[in-house]
Amino acid sequence: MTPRRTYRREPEEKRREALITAAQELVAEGGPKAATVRAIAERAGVTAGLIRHYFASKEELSQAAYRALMDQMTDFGAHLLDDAPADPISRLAIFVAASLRPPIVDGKAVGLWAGYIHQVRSDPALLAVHESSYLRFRNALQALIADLPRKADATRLRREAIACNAVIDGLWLEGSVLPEIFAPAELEQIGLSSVGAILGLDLVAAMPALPVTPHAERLKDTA
Amino acid sequence: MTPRRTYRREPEEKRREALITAAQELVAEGGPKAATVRAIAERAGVTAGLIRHYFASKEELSQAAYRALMDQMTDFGAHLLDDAPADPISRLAIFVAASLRPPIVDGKAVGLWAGYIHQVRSDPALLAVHESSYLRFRNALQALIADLPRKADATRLRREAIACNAVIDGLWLEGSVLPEIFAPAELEQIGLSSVGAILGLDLVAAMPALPVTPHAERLKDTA
DNA sequence: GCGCCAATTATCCTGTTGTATAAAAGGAAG
DNA sequence: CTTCCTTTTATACAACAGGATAATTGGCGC
Repeated sequence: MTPRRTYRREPEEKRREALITAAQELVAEGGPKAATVRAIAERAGVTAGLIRHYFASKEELSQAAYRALMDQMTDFGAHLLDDAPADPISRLAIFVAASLRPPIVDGKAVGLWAGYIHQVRSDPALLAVHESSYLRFRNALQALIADLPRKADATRLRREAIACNAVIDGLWLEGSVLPEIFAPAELEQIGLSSVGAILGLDLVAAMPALPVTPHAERLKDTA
Repeated sequence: MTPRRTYRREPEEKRREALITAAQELVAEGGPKAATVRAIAERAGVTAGLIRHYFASKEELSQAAYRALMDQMTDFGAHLLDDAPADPISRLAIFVAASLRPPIVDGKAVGLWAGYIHQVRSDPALLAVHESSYLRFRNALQALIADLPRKADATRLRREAIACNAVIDGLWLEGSVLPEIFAPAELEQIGLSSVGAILGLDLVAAMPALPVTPHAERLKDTA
């Protein structure tokens, strides 16, 4: 008669977080199909049945994990500028550069993102999460652009934000998937000069030395 | 005694193509997990066992399907300019605009791409395919940029190609996933003006009316 | 028309998946 | 220390996955 496994009761929030983190890690490491209920449970230090006690289905856990990922990414950008108030141009430069270096540009991060992105098209709930995250990031960018010392009407502002967002997205994607074909700091340089060119100003010159912020360290732990 | 299903023998190449197409369709429609060996076989009009007669494993079929997708995409861009010789600026504008409208910008196409991209990180064979496809597209872009009537050294050329490629990638991705939040033709406009800004010339003005090419129709059928 | 080999089908197999349900035990309240 | 509620474990199950093997049959060479 094998003895029954001992365990500790944990608060609901802690268990949910542990399960979400475990799911994210597994997807990042081995893709969506590596994140089985049993593997997730083992990683989180519980047994498989518990997942269904906190989430109505595995799909619901996946949605929560994707939502958490997108929140982490956008929160990173949002809080980045709290510590570093400066002139509008420098703020924009910091924002762009930070989006193009670790821990944002990172193989595991893009792997995690890729593990969920294919579901976005077929799952309306995930599509809504994706859309709101995309718009949140883009609006943050647009706010930074609007603060620049220039005149620009709403339409132009919107288009510039879409364009700058696209540059960052594209560089993030390829830089994360194919890190070895880019020189160190090359992505940041290209991002700064491109965004600068689109907006008609010199961001490279405006870029100050970026210290490692507490937020960067924090995100690094989870991602 | 149910009678055995009748069948026709087909040349190897035809069967491989049918299986690859079936796999692509299923991934585009319902994600990777919808593309089971049985579903693929049914879509292709054969029974499941035949897959293993043409591919050593299902994974090998997936690799072939991804390779075919990337080839279709890059071939599209490569042959696009065959029919439309013009001045260098117009050629670049046509290339950029065509990359930002259907059938390239398309929900199913991005769904198919997303269905495979997560495997790129964990599968070296797929990573190699991704890298070569990425470089092929970027080099095509760089060649168009090099033909422009300006002076630019190799480093600048490389960086400009990376940047323009990133803009197109980013716009393609978000435009395909979230088509409803962009106005018709807005992506093309933003793409042209952004690439123009990065390169320091006016692509919007240089953009001629783009006729529907035979290649576009051809790709539309498969994708 | 005949034979033969490869293409194709049909069946079986073993593992794994998500989920449902019942039994056990942690731990706060009294 | 006992009670009791809810977290947590344990087990079972039906569905389905990819893969292996054996039995058929299509159609080309002769």
